[in-house]
Amino acid sequence: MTATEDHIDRLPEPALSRPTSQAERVADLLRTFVIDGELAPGVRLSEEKLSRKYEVSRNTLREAFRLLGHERLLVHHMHRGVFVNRPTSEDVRDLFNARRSLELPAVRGAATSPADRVRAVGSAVDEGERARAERDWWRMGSANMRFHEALAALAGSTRVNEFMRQILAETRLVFHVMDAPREFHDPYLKWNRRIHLALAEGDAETAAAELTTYLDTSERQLVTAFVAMEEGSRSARPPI
Amino acid sequence: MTATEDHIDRLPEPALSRPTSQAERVADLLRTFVIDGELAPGVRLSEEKLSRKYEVSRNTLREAFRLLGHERLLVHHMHRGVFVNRPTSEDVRDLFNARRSLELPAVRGAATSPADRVRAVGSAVDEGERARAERDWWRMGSANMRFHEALAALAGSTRVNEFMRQILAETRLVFHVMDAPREFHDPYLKWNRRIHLALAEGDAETAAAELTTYLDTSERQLVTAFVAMEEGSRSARPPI
DNA sequence: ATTGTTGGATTGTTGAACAATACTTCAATC
DNA sequence: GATTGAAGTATTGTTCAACAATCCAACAAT
Repeated sequence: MTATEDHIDRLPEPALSRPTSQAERVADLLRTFVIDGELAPGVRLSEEKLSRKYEVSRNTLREAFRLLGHERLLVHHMHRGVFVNRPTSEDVRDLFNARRSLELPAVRGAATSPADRVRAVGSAVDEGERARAERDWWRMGSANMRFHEALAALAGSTRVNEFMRQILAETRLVFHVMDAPREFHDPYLKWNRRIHLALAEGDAETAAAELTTYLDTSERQLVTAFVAMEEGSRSARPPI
Repeated sequence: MTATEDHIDRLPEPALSRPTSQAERVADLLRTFVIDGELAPGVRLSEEKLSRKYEVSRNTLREAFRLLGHERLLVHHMHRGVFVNRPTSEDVRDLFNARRSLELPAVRGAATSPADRVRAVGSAVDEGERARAERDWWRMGSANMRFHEALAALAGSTRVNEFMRQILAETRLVFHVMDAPREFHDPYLKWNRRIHLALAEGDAETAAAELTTYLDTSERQLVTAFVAMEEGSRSARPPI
């Protein structure tokens, strides 16, 4: 009796993926579409067409919309429908401010965080370099996201991790508004490597300094490109 | 022509509160109930009863559930329903880690943030002291939350602000699990005052140091109380 | 060119229906 | 006596059809 109980206690934690609802499945699907850019920013998602295509009722589809709306991947306009979020230059600034708030203190406190979390940062860099070698630009971008996710994870809060994932997902939308996945990610790989190196050597301040300039230049680059684009397409595109 | 256009440009931004959907209204209602403790942690929210009580269909109610589930105020169990989230001691730790990540760097960077944001911190303290004078313990708790919200807002990111609001809303649940609104908030008022004073004087490091000890002691106090409670009610309460 | 008006399309919301699942109860078994 | 097994019940998961509310585009009127 007690023997079996002990065995049960030793069993792996409830890592068994719980059965997910239809709404969550559809939300997962749409999320990847949005993040991967298959659904471009600004596109409207018709309830009727999507419910027919994915064979779910309009009601469950709407549940999925609510989930993704809360993640800022979709925006809901009353009586007009849901659209893939199209970030503005103001959003870009806010996103980078949020990243500064999350990533910099996490890096500064890296000395007190477990070694495997620092290793996770390193493996993200490795993955990025592998992707670069294979000229897989999209995977390179994903690895870059993973890198910054790993940086925020140094803080050790699951809630912060989730928030960071959202921030990065929304950042991907920024890259989709202007489409330049390769040119924007390429020069940052070496930077990531340097940041990880400093972290591994326990020099958190250097890592933080590098990260600061990284974020600053990246933001400046994006914002200028964005503002130019916004000027160009003023009233050219429909003002969703 | 151009004259009228100019006038229009000068008009206040679209601060006009958009018409909200039924689902959002219900979500707002339920949110206040959960935060105010009228719906205790662990309570199950019956779709049938709630839809009848608030005169909305089950479908729109479920949309509201999705919204609140994403805010971690409700938890959704497949085929079992939604429950008011009941945080564990592990959640308490995670919440405080998240707050450390958000509040401390915001305070440290207070020198570069606008003066009105620092004033907002001060007015939250004022409000807390007024509430204390009137022995309105609940409002005192709210003011304390506002205080920390204002601290995080020093960072100047709307996304961080919203995240912080969620974190604090969830923290209220922690206070509801054990119910001691007065004793827990009372000693912290003086602390808040000191933190704001240091901020107003431009001494960000002192403010950060005070905040650190504040968070540490608050967390320790809550966690110990929590663990004791969890030990006591092991398998007494149904393991939702 | 601006301002009404109208009709069509889409969303917002409802109510009922049925399927799928979890919980409860109670009998059967070791 | 505790565990297992088998209904039965209650609740959620999901769909569907319907209608109201609203937006939008096209056209008419000024």
